[in-house]
This record gives sequence, C-alpha cells and structure tokens, in this order.
Amino acid sequence: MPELPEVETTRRGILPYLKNKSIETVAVRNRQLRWPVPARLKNHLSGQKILDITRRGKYLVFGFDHGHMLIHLGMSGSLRIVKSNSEIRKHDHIDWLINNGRVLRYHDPRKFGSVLWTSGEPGQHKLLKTLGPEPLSDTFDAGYLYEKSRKRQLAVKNFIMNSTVVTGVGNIYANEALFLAGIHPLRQAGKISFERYEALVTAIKNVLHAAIEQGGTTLRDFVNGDGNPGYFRQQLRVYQRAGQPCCVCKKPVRLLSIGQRASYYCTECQR
DNA sequence: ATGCGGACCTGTTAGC
DNA sequence: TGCTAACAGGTCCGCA
Repeated sequence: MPELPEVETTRRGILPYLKNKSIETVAVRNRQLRWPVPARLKNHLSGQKILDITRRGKYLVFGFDHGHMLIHLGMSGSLRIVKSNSEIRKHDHIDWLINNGRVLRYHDPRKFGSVLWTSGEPGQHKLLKTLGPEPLSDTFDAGYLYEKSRKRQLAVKNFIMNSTVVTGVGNIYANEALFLAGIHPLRQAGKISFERYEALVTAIKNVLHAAIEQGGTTLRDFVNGDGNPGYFRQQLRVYQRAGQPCCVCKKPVRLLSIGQRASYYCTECQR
C-alpha cells in the first residue's frame, strides 16, 4: 500500500495527536509481522513521551529519550488515530494508548510491515544503515544518479527502485517518474545520459511532492491518520492504465512485468 | 560486486 | 454463481 508520500501523509496526520504526548501503555495483540514485534516493546514505551516523529525513506521513526521505535508499513500496513472505544477489527496488531485519550492503532493484513525498537542511533540500525539518500533532499541530484549508475547493467526502473540507490521510490511513483522524464523503464541504467538523469531526478521530486500535497494515492484502502483517503490517484499518468490512451500522444499505455513488478509506459513518449 | 528470484501473508479481482 | 489462480502499493536474503 504505502509508498513515501503515503508514509509522509500518515506522519503528518498522526503527529499533532502524538507529539509531546506520553504513551500510557501498549497492547500487542499479534506479534507476527515481518519480524516479531519485540517482546519488550511495552516495557520500553510505557510512560514515555513521544518527542517527535520523523521519516527515513518509508520508515517512521518515533523519538524517545532513551531510544527510537521504527515502523514500516510494508504493503498493507496503516496507522490511525482512533478513539479508545473504537471497535477492534481483524488484523489490528498493536494499540498505543496515549495520555490524551486517543489510541494509535497499527493494522496490517499482509504482515509485511514491522515495528522495531532501537536504543542506539536510528541511522545505525541495520535496516536504515544501507538506505540511499532521501529523494526529496539536495544530495539526491543528477550527478549522484549518473555516477552511481555507471557500469550498471540493470533496467533503470529497477535501479531507481533499489533502496540503496535512493530510498522511497516504489512501484507507482517509479512508473510515473519514468513517464514524466520520457525514459523507457527497460533502458539500461548505465547507458543513460547526465541530461536524462536531470530530467528523471526532477520528475521523481515533482511526482513525490505532488502526491504528498494530495495526501497520497489511495488505490484500495489507504487512509491517512485521520481515516481520510488520498487524492493523487486522479493524477496518475500511466500507473494501472494499461490499454488506455497515453495522456500526451494517445497511443495505448503498455504493461510489462519488470523485476516481477507491473510496469506501465508509453512506447511513443518513453525511449 | 551485481543482479535476479524466492520468500514472507492475506484480500481482492479476473477468468474459467 | 462459484471455485481457482493470479496479482497487489515492499524489501530482505541467499544464490549464481
């Protein structure tokens, strides 16, 4: 479900309810996620104040005096603020009871997400340490992508979806950015010019910014922390539009599986 | 070092 | 209409 814009939308949605609030207790109903929820999570968090919530790639990083809680939403995870008497649904894994009477609730049918604790620097955590630059930061630019891609044989789509290259570009926005930049998704990463990487970097930043402004893309059931959907879906140019006319040249949008992921593109507009 | 495929899991949709 | 198979927004890991 969530890519970077959806994670950022979630962060912004829940932050006002949680920043500088304390966690009274934690109820873990189902520890089974990508990695088991730490048995000591409740001990770590009870009575502790949430100092801030930041984002690294698609990870949410909850800051406390004595450590950090990392949450990844995987493919189907969501975090919502609910009332304390809110009915518990199937796949509601974890509740954090907040001292303002609200509850932060983690829901994840496919269990690909994760909730972890780290007492050290979060950036040194095994899962964050290898992440590439933030796509919306200044260090992510054409020079970086161009240098990083030299001698690489893989398809450019797989290249930009590799989290060690740049973190947070998932399947929806990889498809959209390649369309906006006019680059065929199968083109070899190492053979793309500096100028074309300039266009691609701009496209990635633009599409992510636009999606964040629209509250993310709701395909099936994504909702932000307040339970509202995102509205970027209406602005998708190629994603899930196979067979429909390209919005620029009217040729039908093509669908191809690249690296086991659905890839949508226009043969006329993307070379 | 690089790149690929399998693995994790459930719900929804497409096709027969 | 009902059953089965394929597919879905992620990414880590092991193998060649």
